[in-house]
Amino acid sequence: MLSERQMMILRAVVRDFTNSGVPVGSKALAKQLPIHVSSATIRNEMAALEEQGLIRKTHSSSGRIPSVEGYRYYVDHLVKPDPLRPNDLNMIQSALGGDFHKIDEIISQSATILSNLTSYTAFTLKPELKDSRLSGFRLVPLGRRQVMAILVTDSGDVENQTFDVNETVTGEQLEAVVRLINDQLVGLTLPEVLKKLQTDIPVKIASYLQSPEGFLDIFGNVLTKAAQERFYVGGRLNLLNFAEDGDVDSLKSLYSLIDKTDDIADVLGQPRDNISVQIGNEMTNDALRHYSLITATYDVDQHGQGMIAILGPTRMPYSRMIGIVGAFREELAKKLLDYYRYYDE
Amino acid sequence: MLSERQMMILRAVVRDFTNSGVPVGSKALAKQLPIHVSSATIRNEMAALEEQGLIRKTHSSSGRIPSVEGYRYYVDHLVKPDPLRPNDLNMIQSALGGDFHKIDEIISQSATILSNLTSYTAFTLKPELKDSRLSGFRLVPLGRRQVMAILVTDSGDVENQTFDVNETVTGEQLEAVVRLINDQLVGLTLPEVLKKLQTDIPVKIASYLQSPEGFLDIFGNVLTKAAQERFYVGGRLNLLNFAEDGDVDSLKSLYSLIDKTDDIADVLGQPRDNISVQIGNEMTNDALRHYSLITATYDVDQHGQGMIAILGPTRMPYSRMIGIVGAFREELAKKLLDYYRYYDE
DNA sequence: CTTAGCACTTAATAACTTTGAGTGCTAAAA
DNA sequence: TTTTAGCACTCAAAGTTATTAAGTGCTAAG
Repeated sequence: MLSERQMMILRAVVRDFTNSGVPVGSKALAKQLPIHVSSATIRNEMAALEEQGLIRKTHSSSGRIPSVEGYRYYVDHLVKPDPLRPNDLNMIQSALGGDFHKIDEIISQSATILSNLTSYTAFTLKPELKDSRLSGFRLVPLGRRQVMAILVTDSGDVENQTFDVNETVTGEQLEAVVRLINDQLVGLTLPEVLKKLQTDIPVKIASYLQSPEGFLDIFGNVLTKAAQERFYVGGRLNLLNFAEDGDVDSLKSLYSLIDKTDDIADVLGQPRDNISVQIGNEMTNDALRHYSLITATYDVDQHGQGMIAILGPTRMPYSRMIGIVGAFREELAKKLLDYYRYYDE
Repeated sequence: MLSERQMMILRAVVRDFTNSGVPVGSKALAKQLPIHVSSATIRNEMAALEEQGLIRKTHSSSGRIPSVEGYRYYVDHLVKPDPLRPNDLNMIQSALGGDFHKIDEIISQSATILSNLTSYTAFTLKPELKDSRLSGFRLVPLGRRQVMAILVTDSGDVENQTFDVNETVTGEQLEAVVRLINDQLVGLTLPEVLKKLQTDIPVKIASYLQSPEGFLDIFGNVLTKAAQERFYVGGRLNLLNFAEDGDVDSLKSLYSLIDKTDDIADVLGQPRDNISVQIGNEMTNDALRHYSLITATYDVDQHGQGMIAILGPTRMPYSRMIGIVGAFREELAKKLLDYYRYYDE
């Protein structure tokens, strides 16, 4: 229900405010807009926009800033992603250009690039593991009491952990367990494995060992570790730039949120569109009230779908940021396709 | 060259200022000190202390605060470590009381305890690895191209890393290399191994492989990783409490220092006495100018010497902190002795 | 050597003024 | 009916000016 002119004004308010951080007044707009109307006309339109809850004043005689709803309208209807600057594209390509030997290196590097590009905090997740399959399990005796458990998936992920074992267990028993797991479970997806681990397997393993719990624990542990969505964070320290002075507490809870979370979905939410923007209190988490989150998915064909995100102040230049995230998701997908093409062949 | 009375005054200035954060005036001291003299007398003594550079004013008519030299004198000659509060001792013992299966868990847990106890940032290093010996090396093939290298030391540390290998290398060749390393190097200390790796080994390995570099790299990599002093940090976020408002830059460089350092000696310095205090600009690093560092060593008999440290504002209650660190080093040593006793037997 | 007394300094706080950017409203012009 | 010039009004920010309270150094007497 906005007139063309109102949209134009809303767009300008968002653009100006995200650039300058200062509330935007009618006179400045009148001067700047392509149409020729007086500041009084602009004032009338602004009053209408305020009526609809899209912009607001910081005090009774101040200029206007966008409300959360205003940002939302802007992002949904008005924003036009900035094309990537040539410099930025160069920087992405050279940073991803190297020779990587693990997916995790690419994903972790991506978090760094993205945070450098935006000067915000960036998150990256590798293509989800739900579809990856168990391709091998090893138990390697290390000393009298220690054993290392290693789990390999067909997507090339390796997870390992060392354990203490009871000395009464013999080497043959260990081997029997490993054989059982490899026979019965290799080729299944990780969630399937996790399920079988609670049903079939305990029964079967009981014939080899009188007390199978320990081994199920070991295997279960490594499995859980492998199935967990691990994520990388770049530019943590950039959060310091946007904290209002003295607001140490909210900074702390923000960092705790990032560092202690082990289910990243709590923070990023479920993947939705290619690119999605969550603004301020649209996010359930209170620590994020003054921040916005731009998330994007990326597709690596049969290898699944991953996710990238940037977290910055609500007052961020959305058009530029959406442009960067949009370009990056494509570059990253390309890079990963290359990587897999080389590894699968 | 300080009179008893001057010492008494200096001690009181440090104590008051570290408690309150407010410069200490002559009147307050006169009221509080056990001797009966007027504030004018105190003023004369304070002038003398200032003459010697031990205390200073923040402006021409302010009370006094300790200078770095004043803190130094206090720490060297006047401080009396506070005995541990019963609560604190309980908390240490219950937090260390659990059943740990890796040294690293104990050391990492220690960093958390120490930071909770002090509300500063804590660092912990495990007993140094220089004396630990190589006790085994494995290469585990994981898939067509990946191999995991595992290195075990006699102190129970396990280090591992996965590598890509060239497909032209055969399993027998891998085994030969592993055998060579285990025959020639097991039982040596890590620095000795590192040395041989640059002299004897390349020659010997050359008879098995036409291009041994790759394998030396793999082994060398894991070895370096294992030989590196790794450290744990607790209470990172506590640094936020002490940053002066708006001083984001120095906070950033502080965090970079902590996070990016891979030689912790750069920050903590070489271990010296049982307990040592470094104050403000006594440390070479500029980012630490407004902080003090209390480091302490702990001895675990033949298993070597480790280190703990806390980092807080120059204006910290030294007597209490020294008390805590002193008690903690002993509790930790005890706990580790227990741990080794169980594991060695 | 100690101390009461006093003049002086300074940061912090509060109280007041000024300025400038901005608003809403009214009445005339388009 | 929409636009606009004009004007009274509001408020945050910045700048002034007083006021206060804690502290100092110094002097001269105890």
